[in-house]
Amino acid sequence: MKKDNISDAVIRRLPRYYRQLNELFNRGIIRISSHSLGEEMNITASQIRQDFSCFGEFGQQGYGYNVEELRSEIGHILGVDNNHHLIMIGVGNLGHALLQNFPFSQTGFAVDAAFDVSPIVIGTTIHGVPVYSMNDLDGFIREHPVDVVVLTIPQSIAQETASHLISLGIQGFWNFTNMELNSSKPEVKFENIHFADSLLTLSYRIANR
Amino acid sequence: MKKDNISDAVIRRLPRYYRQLNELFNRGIIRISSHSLGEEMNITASQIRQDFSCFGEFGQQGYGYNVEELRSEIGHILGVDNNHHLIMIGVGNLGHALLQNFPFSQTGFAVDAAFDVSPIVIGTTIHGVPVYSMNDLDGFIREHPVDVVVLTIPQSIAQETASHLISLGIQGFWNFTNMELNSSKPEVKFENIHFADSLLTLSYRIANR
DNA sequence: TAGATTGTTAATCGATTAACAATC
DNA sequence: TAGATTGTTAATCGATTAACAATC
Repeated sequence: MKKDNISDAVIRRLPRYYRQLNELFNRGIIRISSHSLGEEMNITASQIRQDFSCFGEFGQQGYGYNVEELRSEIGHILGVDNNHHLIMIGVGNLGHALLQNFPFSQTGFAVDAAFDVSPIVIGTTIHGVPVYSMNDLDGFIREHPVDVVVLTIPQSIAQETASHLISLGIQGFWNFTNMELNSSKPEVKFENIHFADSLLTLSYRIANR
Repeated sequence: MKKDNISDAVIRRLPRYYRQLNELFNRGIIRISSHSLGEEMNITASQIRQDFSCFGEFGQQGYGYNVEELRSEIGHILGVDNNHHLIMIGVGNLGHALLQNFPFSQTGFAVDAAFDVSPIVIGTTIHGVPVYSMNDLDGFIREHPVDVVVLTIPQSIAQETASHLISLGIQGFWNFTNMELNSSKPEVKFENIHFADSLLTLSYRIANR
């Protein structure tokens, strides 16, 4: 039975399911049971069925799940067919790396523009994405739909930039500043990539083996 | 009372505590109670005290915690004073970005070398780190202590590279390949930065607001 | 001392796992 | 049909929160 409140733990497993199902699909696998999927992913069959049942009934008794269908259902739940629009602020090394290597379109995002203060990058095009001056940012946002802003900027200007963007109506942030950002508006979502937290976790685990 | 089995949830909170305590320290704050720390971090005071009590008794009744002392205790638990040694494999855009911007030393890691197949980068030095040919990798590992390998390489060679490194004795991986890597040896630790999973999580949350 | 706050035990809450009737 | 596997309910487990005696 569909659930209203999906826990964070379930949400964080969805991309993993999606990844695994894509792989199964590419391997040409047609159907899979919760049991075999669980074996591949180190998750119990019970949990898999519980997770899916939050969103609907995607399987068939005695058969299991059709890989292609389940993959597209989970993709749909994740919003990969929503054609979300994204811009990037801060085109340093990391911004560059993301623009050139990250498969935004496979994730359902169109990267419409990037912004920076450096004259060296302003006016260039990186992997098809035009880089504009920060001066053009407000105007761009007023004239284009923007669902997510990627923050690849220095910590020192992170919170003020975010606050300004929120005042312009931005509600989604992919935050690479390794800094906690806040908003009083609950509809504003921050997804953080905390490199340092991640490496420190690894440090802990090798130090306490 | 010290605990033996620390849950993953607790471990993942440790870097956040460490980050917050560093900030408090830099702001010149001398002491803090679990209650105020909780307010700043959106964590209950109970949970903070429970978390710390897994590792020892760092506070004082009626006083709270000394910021500098607690910060150094948590840093110690995380292993930031262990002088871990790290090398990077794959010096593309992302590897470059990490070498140039990520504060490895603040996290307790010395970056001793980087390796790549491209003649363009081999022989160069990036932010003080020498880049060697992949041909020199095995020799380097035999002659130097290496605690962690950063994998910033293409997915297609990720698992085989990891397996080879494990056979050479490597037990810690910081994995940027957006791919699940596995080892049969339980002492081998993988810490993953899954960019795509992260962005898909955000996609879900803006799609289901 | 009186007030504050810890460390820890007990209670609650939520997430995971097990079990099983329904059914393909 | 018989076997397999789902979706869901119930049981278990673990993590979070509340309460409080100890004590600085």
